[in-house]
Amino acid sequence: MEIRRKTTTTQVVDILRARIFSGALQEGTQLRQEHLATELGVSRVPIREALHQLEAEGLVTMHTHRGALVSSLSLDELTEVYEIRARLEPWLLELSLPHIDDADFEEAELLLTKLADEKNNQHWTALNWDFHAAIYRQARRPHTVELLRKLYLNAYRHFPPSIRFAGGHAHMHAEHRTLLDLCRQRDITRAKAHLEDHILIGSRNLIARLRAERAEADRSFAASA
Amino acid sequence: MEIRRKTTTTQVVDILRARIFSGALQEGTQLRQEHLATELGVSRVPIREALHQLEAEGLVTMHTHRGALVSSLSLDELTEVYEIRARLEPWLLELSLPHIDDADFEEAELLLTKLADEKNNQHWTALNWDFHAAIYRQARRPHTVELLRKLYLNAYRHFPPSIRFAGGHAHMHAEHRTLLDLCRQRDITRAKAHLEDHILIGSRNLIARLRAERAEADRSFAASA
DNA sequence: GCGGCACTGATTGGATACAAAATCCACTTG
DNA sequence: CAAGTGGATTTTGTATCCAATCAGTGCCGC
Repeated sequence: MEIRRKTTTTQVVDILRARIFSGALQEGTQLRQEHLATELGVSRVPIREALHQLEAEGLVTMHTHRGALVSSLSLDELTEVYEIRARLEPWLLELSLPHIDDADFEEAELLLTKLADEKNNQHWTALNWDFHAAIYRQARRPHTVELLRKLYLNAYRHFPPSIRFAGGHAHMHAEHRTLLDLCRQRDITRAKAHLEDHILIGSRNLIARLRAERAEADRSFAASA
Repeated sequence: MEIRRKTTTTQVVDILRARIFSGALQEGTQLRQEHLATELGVSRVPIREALHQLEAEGLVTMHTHRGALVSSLSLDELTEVYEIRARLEPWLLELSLPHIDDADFEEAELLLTKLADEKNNQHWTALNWDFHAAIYRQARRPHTVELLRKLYLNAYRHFPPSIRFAGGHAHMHAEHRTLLDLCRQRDITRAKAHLEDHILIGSRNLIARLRAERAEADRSFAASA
């Protein structure tokens, strides 16, 4: 197996990525090289290498000679991400479902119960994806799943907890429960349809709330200017 | 509009990316920092920043303390890329087709004629994507198209011209011609099916040839060892 | 012969210092 | 008050030094 010894740069990348995904660094936050360097106790060289890497990952945008910002996706971009997920994930489920065995279902159940009483937003987000990924595993498309994971995480960080859970944990859990039950019944057609709705309808609610929140922010910005 | 003044790092990224896509730098090639620095007349810092960026883009893999290599996709990864394209591109076409107007068709025709007598592989690859992108434009999913473009380019560089055109330019052109004609007839169903076949069947041929070539390379490597 | 072992040379990874370029902002000046 | 000026700040790039690591080499004992 591939063993990658940790260099300072990769550690910086991991730290910053975790902070961005966790919301500790919100979109639009300035990332000053000197500040990060002193805070993390390293020189500016690995910081700069890390920023370039994160830029290529889409988590950071660099404006030459003006610094790096935590990037933010437009509402259009977010919409497209969810449309892509809605196109690919039901397809993965269709490929996977015939080969899912009891062990896979056990794992999915376990993740579902963990998800039910997970209050930490960051953990919840990761667990939520793990649940999805678990039922796609038997599709044997690891790189496709990995691509979707990145899209999922990069989209989700834009929704503050207030928006993310506006529908209530209970409703979320019910949807997952239904999905898993349909899988257990090997009802491919309905499982696919339910998953597609889960993604699309859920995203529409999220994005509508985010649109309202951003409009509100713009108004108060205009008022203060 | 956003004007990005060119920093040395971004120029290095552009140069290396172009070389990788063009095949001037083939998969597995070692990228030595000092060598690149002296060749391009810059210091090692921007080289390293560029390498980290290209690594995040998936064009380069860095092995700590051993240097960077031009990355290569496995046959499985290539297969998955084409499956993703086959899932998303017909869908984009479906969204786009009802809104395609004469100007769009004109542009597609122009690209098709350019494609017909383009012998330069690099240009052909770019033009080929431009043709695809042109018929997806009215889907108004620019970020999705951009994602697919990256996947397309990153996959295509793995096929040497001998493989890429093994089916003959004429056959390629005929397929594109048929696709465009189906679009002109607004026959969404058949256009989608044709596009999906174009992607999937084409990829199967390419990948089968690449598998044979890699197996051959492995054999001769084993023989020489 | 053959598997370890230390030494060596080359390369990457990182720190530091400094210079150059570009942005921002406050201030002056006409 | 518009326009431009100049300095402070930050990023960008270079140069230099050093540590860590890896690949290869040859020696050694068996």
